[in-house]
Amino acid sequence: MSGMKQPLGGGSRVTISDVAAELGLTKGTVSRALNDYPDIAEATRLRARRTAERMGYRPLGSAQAIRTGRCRAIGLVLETDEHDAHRPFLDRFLSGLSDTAAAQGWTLTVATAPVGAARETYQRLIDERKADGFVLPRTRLDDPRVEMLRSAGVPFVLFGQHSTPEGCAWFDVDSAEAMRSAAHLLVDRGHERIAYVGGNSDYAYNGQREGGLRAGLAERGIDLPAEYVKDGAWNRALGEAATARLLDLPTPPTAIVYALDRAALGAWRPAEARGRRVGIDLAVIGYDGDPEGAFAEPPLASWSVDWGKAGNELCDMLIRRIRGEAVEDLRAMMPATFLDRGSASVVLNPTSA
Amino acid sequence: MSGMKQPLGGGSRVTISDVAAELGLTKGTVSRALNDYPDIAEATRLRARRTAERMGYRPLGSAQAIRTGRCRAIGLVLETDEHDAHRPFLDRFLSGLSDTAAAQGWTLTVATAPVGAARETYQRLIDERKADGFVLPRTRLDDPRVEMLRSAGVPFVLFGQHSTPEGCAWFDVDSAEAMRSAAHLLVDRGHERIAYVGGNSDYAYNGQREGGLRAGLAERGIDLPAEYVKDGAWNRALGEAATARLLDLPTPPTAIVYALDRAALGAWRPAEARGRRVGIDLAVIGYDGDPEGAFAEPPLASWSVDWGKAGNELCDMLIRRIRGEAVEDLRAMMPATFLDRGSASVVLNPTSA
DNA sequence: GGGGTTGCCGAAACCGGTTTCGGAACGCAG
DNA sequence: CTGCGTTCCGAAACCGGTTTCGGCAACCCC
Repeated sequence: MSGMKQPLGGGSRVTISDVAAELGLTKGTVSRALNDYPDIAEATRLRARRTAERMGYRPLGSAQAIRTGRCRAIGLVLETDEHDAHRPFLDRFLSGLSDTAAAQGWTLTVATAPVGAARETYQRLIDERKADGFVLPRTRLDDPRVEMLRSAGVPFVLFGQHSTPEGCAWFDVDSAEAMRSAAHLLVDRGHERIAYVGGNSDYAYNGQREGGLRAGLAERGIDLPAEYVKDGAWNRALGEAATARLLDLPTPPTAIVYALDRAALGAWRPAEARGRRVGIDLAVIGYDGDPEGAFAEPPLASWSVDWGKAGNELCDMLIRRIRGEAVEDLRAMMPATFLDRGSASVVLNPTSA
Repeated sequence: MSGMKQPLGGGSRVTISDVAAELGLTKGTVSRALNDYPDIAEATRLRARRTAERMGYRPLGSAQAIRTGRCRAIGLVLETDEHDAHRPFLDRFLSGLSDTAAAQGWTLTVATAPVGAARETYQRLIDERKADGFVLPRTRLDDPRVEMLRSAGVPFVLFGQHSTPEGCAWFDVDSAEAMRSAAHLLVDRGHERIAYVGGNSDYAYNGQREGGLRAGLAERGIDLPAEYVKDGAWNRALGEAATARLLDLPTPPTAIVYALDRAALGAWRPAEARGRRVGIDLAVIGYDGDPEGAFAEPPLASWSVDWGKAGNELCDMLIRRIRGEAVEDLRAMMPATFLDRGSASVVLNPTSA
């Protein structure tokens, strides 16, 4: 009897006592059975599990939280203000986090805060036990959140890297390797004058991407001179300015690699204004896989990051961290995928140098 | 003594018993004092409130939830798959929801689900009491979520309108009024041949925008013939196709109004391919205020929606709904703001007709 | 056959709050 | 002084789980 599942919202839920009564056991025993305690007979465990399933029993998160101290929720605090940020991928990222969380019976608590005042938001979430740990998106090299959470003993996982990663679990996309490949690819297509336009140097990715490009060029015997490096271009307007300065050099580059698609999309206008054509006599490679790049003419070559998978991994790592795994075992890199589109298909013959 | 605030995560939290001990009262009394029960002396109430504040007491959400049945969290289930959707504005929307929630001591629980299988996700969130109610983003005219939650007696607020709004609280942007204004504006600039490219007719906005445009034109004595109406253009590629068909008509329009910026951005290519120039001899107006529109050449005129404010309002309405206010009092419209940019500044002289 | 394990479960405390109930202290009219 | 109604707080139950502790029964070994 009472075998029906609950009709979504309706009155009385199925509690653990109901299950216990149905089984003729006490709720303590049922609890231990469902939580795989070793002092429960295998037969009883199975019987309890099946009956709970049949009755549609779902433990009340808040009730277990009060005793266990865990609410089985991961926290994500998004910093506002930086309206240049993760916007186009946020939904994928959230899906990745949420799906992996759901698969393990966890949920996702999201909050937002102005860039400076994130501390109070974390504090509140922790005090009220709305989250057992946090994913820190867009970690900066010098990020106050890290010290804050580290000293508080709250579990967290970084997305991106920090200047002092001791005691931190982190996940990152290997953009250095991506840039290294980009360098090889351009050189193999005949380029020798290759420039780099960086993004915000508060973030580790900036140095990684420049370093990766430089390393890849060096492996092919090509130098990256200082005048070929522009920095701080983290939106289209700044990308246009940086591109203009590069193209106005006495010996302008034949290829430009950008740390960000948003900046790379700023290549078209200054190029056209100077009689250069992207994809014909100016190679452009971006990074991020921004969907907008597909609509450029020619389409923007870029490195696409699987934000959903990143969310999956980060969530998984965070839950493992919360369960006590050592941070040293919780560090991983994910490769980016090259989108070899028109803007990069400029092949120079050896004599054009 | 013990006047220090808790250092974020550290060991023992301040519980209500601690506060009670400090005051020489019982925890029941303190609880009633903090929750404004009428049988507590005003002096006691104040004393309790101040001591709690001083000691940094923050009630444990899970603990109150178990007795009150409220976890003070609003739920948001994002449907994946529809990758054409709210992407660029999601962060603003989340900020709006989260900020208003936080201001009232609530939090935001986010989950994702494939379009069809949202039911289980809602079910789980309700069963585990991870949310007291839901904001339904992107409500479709015939939306199974509505019937599901309505029959289950779970509080919710629609963003967008539903075919049968009885018993629903809803919030919407007045896009009909926006389109009406767009019609007036175009007619006042000399246009008489004005076309409309709609989006996904599963949503109420589609009919509202077409209806608004039609009404605005009618008020100026202008008809919207059937061949000037294309539908189902909810991304750039589809926008390009619809534009091409309109421009290939024997008597092509001089202005096109799009239900969505994403489609409107598809006007440029087919126009240029036919010797027409947006902003010169073809007026284009979109809707959404997509940031990408600012980078078009000329920039795309559009209607911008304040997603942050929408989030604020929706959260506020939902909390009031959860607290028991009648749905009839929880319905509101918000105007959109016109971004009068280059693509709409086509002024025709009367003789050109 | 007695004593010590071992396996398995019941009983009850506990977590941190909320809510009900009852009664002490006080004021006031008769 | 008595009787009655308020005001205000203490005591304890309660919410739905988890966890500790103790004990009964069966088994094992000598």
